[in-house]
Amino acid sequence: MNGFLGTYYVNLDDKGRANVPAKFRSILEKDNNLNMVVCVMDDFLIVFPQEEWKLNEEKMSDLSAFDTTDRNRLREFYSRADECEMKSGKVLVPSRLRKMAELNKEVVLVGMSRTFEIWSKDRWEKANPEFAEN
Amino acid sequence: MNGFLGTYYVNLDDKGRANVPAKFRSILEKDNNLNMVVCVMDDFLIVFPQEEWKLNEEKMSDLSAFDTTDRNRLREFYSRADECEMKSGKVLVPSRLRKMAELNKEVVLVGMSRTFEIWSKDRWEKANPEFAEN
DNA sequence: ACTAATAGTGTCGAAAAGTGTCAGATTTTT
DNA sequence: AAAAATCTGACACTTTTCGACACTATTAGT
Repeated sequence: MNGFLGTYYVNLDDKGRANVPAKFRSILEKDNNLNMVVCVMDDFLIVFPQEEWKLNEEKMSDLSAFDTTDRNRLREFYSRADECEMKSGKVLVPSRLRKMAELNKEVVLVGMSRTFEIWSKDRWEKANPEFAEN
Repeated sequence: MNGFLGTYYVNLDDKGRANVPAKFRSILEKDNNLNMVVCVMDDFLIVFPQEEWKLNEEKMSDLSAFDTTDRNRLREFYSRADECEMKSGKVLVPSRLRKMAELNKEVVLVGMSRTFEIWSKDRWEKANPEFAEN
């Protein structure tokens, strides 16, 4: 309907999986594709549903593989990305990315319409004090 | 019609739902769309009927998800929003937004023509003493 | 190749959050 | 004043979330 919206506090389980909130889940299920690409961005992770990733990739395709600057941007993008899949209503955040984004137990999922982000709770609340609970 | 007008004092029920006053309800029903997007704004919530939300979203459409500044603005917008729907004449205010706007039992609905707002009674009367009862 | 350690997956039950309904109270209309 | 419409609050029910446990797969070391 409106894409990914809102802010959800969730705890990773003992294996680093996040429960996907029902509203997010239904968006992924509607597309009939539970695959995603996760990418480190600054301090947090961006999760692209498969389709959205494809669109982005197309946009990148006009960058030249022979231009150093372009190539650096492409590398920056691809090297920080990884695939993952929603299984049993959960996503396992790839451990390398989990470390890069400093995700511990408490994380925050933030809807961004076509994508959503995963933040460590600490970083999120530092950047957005008005969300801090009590 | 004239859109959402006036001020209504209502109590949330045990699950955080507000009864939608008949006049507001008939506006939503006339559009044949009971979906809304609620968004935290400063101290209160803004409720956008679906159509109205779409218009707002279009205004953001020239922002780039790959520019940090733009992305921050988009995040500010989307992270504070959440969908909700009028069901059985009531709206369930999403719990995180309820907390952020400090809604307890007593709330005030304020018509704003194309949208309406939800205030905690306390904050409303502090900001608008002339409405205080007695 | 075998074993131990680590990483990933499925499932389940209790608790919390969300939903439908309805009878009585209140307000508005006729 | 009676009838109609609306509002209220609670109850029972459904869905979702949470977190742990046990199981499978993969990796690494000997």
